[in-house]
Amino acid sequence: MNTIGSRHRSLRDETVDELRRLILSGEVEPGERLSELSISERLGVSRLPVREAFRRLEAEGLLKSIPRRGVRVVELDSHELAVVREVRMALEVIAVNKTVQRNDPEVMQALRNSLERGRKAVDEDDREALSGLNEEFHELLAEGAGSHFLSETLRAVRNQAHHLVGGVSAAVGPSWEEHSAIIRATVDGDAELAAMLMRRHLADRHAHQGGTSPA
Amino acid sequence: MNTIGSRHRSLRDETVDELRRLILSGEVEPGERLSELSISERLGVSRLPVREAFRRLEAEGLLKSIPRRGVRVVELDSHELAVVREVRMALEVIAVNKTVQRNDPEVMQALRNSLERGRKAVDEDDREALSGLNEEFHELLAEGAGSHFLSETLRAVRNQAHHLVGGVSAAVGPSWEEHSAIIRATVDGDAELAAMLMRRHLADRHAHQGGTSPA
DNA sequence: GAAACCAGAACTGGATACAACATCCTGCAT
DNA sequence: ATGCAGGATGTTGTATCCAGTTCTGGTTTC
Repeated sequence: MNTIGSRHRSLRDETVDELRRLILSGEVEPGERLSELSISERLGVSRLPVREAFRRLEAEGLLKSIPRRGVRVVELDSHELAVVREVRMALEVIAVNKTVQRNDPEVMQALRNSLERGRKAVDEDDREALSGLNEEFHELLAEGAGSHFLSETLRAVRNQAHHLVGGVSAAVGPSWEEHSAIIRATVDGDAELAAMLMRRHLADRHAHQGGTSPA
Repeated sequence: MNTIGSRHRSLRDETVDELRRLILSGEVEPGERLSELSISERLGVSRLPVREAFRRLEAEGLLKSIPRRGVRVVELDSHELAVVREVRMALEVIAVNKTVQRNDPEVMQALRNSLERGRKAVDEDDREALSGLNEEFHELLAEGAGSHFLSETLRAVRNQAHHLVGGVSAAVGPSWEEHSAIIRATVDGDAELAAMLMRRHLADRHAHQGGTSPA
């Protein structure tokens, strides 16, 4: 019962992706202890790729390893959450700035394209397409900065943020408007405006989702 | 006799540290390809810890893995370098802000203590001690923010920055003055000043070290 | 009945052996 | 020289094995 496809990419990478998905989707809960054996059986691979995946996700901050006691899914407290959000905001702003600065024609074309598809999706009230576009949005901006390092770091930070607000949060509805505004500013070359909108965008999301409610 | 003192650390962690040192010190060069076997022989461990270390350092961005062709030490171009520096600056500023904000007595005491030792080291012209203090400086501020996530991310970013300016750069002499100014602002609770000094500090270092020199 | 204790199961950390394959490299034939 | 066959090397993944540690459940003791 091979859970992962038979022969695509390296098993290691598949394992990393699948395990990351399990964590982010909440199928394995924060604080839960993961054993090499159970995961390897669950994913239908041997222990070694699982061990390698553990190291990778440990470095990404999704798992924490305790010597001789294996790994567990991290739980972040509210202070950690605040830091993650602040870091994310800083990095997203850097990304959007760099994107404007580089002004890569290919990226700009992709952004305009995304904008157009967004307009259409709004007209047709295609919520699924919008959800995909929202995913694509941050992906494009990270990539647009032209830095592998920044993309990877941002992905890790986003995963942290996403993880601790409770997995698959559905509140993606009202954000396309903000996204499209940021994209417009970006393709217009107005870095300052784009950065400001990005900051407000992230601040809004935080206010909606996590709040500053320490009981 | 620290918390993890008595029990010897895992071979895996030793391997990660040693391999990281090899990379940052330049003993293995950027672009160089590393084979599991050669590293395992060089470090006197089996291939398994090496493989896990590869995954870890890959996630940290010091190694890049190419399917079926193993890993090689990353080389960053000047654009990547600029991004790394910008990210570092943003994160260091967040760290110093959070440190002031938390105002942890223990951390503040450690900072004051560091300040005092720095003064003494300057008086006695103890360059070695100063070098250690400069290391300690960033370490303390990252830790002071009270976020494991931020410390780890910052360490990775610093390694990137350190790595690509050519390993063991010796130019740590004139920076204690700036460091101590930042510490003073921090213990005084002046986050704005501390952040500003931090920004200038990093900008200065970059101007000194990084020029736009290709080879 | 609850706490302390202890044997054994389960698990991690590490080392090998081995198979399957992809890539690199070398030498031979053209 | 050129190109290619085929071996050498290296990565990737599986399967075992083992030592040491932690966890678990049952038994003994107070």
